[in-house]
Amino acid sequence: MAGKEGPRPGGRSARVQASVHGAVQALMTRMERAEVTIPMIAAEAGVTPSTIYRRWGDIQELLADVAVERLRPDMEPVDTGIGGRDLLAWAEQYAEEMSSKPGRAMIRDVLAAQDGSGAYQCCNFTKQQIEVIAARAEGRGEAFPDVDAVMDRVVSPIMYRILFGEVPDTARVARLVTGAMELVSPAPAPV
Amino acid sequence: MAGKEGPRPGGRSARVQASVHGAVQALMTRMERAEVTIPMIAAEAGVTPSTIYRRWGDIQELLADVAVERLRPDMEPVDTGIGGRDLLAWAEQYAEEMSSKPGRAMIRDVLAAQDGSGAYQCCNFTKQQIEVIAARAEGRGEAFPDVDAVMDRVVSPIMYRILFGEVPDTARVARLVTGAMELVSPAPAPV
DNA sequence: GCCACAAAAGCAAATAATTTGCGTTTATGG
DNA sequence: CCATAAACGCAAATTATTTGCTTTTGTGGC
Repeated sequence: MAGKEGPRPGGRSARVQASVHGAVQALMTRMERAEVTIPMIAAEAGVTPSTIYRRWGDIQELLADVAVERLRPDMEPVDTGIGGRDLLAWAEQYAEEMSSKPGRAMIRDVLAAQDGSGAYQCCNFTKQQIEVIAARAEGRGEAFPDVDAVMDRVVSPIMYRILFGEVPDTARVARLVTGAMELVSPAPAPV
Repeated sequence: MAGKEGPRPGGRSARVQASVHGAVQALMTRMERAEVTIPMIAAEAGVTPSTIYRRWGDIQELLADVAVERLRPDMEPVDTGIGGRDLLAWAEQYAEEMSSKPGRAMIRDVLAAQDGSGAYQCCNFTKQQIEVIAARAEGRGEAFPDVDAVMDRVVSPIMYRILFGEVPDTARVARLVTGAMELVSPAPAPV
């Protein structure tokens, strides 16, 4: 009954979307976030402002849309041969990218949008990356913590610090990863 | 030489600040966040828009300013007699308040401001609450985890889920608190 | 208490952004 | 190739933001 909700006549053009996204990225490198206006983006993209207003509503939604695209992972986590090492390498890169100036700006843009679906998507990007690492580890017969546990023990603390406090350094990230891995590996006696 | 930087002649009036804050809070209960404009706030507060523009710059900064004030804890964590129970009670209330609609709106407002000092302040509010619980526990001779550990193991996962995914339920919060307390109490053998 | 002064606030004109109605273009299914 | 519905462009109307200037207000010195 349902059938796929195929694009109906006059569907939105991908060209406008692409040029507007490109314009946003170009402008964001040249000026402060607060300086960028929709008329500016429209001029850079070669469209009229009303097109952007009608399609995205306001600049927050547009910036969030662009940020989600840029936060989408473009490659699989590197394979070091050991799950724990994969996770450490991934976490270090994640922390570095997300605490960079553009990284933090993108996160802020995603969270600032009233539509919370962007944040949810970003969370899923992260989960999927961890799932890849977990699946590889299990394929090798290694023990690997639950994805939820990794989110709680590694991802959350990194993100919290980036958003609310000082950016986490390498040593702290390593400690978080070690702590998560100890959930499944023999915990060394602390004495 | 330095001396205290006492307010100089013509210093900013606290009355305007108070009426503008009040106007923001009043309007936020009556309408959607995206509907609230500076001219509206100015009218409600009985000041001119230019006063708000000059003092706060844009609506993001104003909303962040108001949100930080509202996120400031107004009382000490309840004292149940046991540190672990104090932490659980506090965490449950924190999770509930922060995942409520107004709570999430306030967090978003704080994070959306370009001035990151609001987020830093909110983090410190949380730390201070936990420090109170920790100090009480130590005063009783109980073992209690480091504040940083509580931030990583309890606060961060709660906040991450509120911001990026589904809100944490009571059971999850309890599990997080138990996990943090096990850092200092005899961990039960998992068999 | 009064004066001088500097920071805020009010006012209003100028500028810029946002909304909206309407005609035109464009992509899709038949 | 035609019919159609969704986007888009354009331009006028509305609304928000900026800014120069004046007036008010809070503070320290006398």
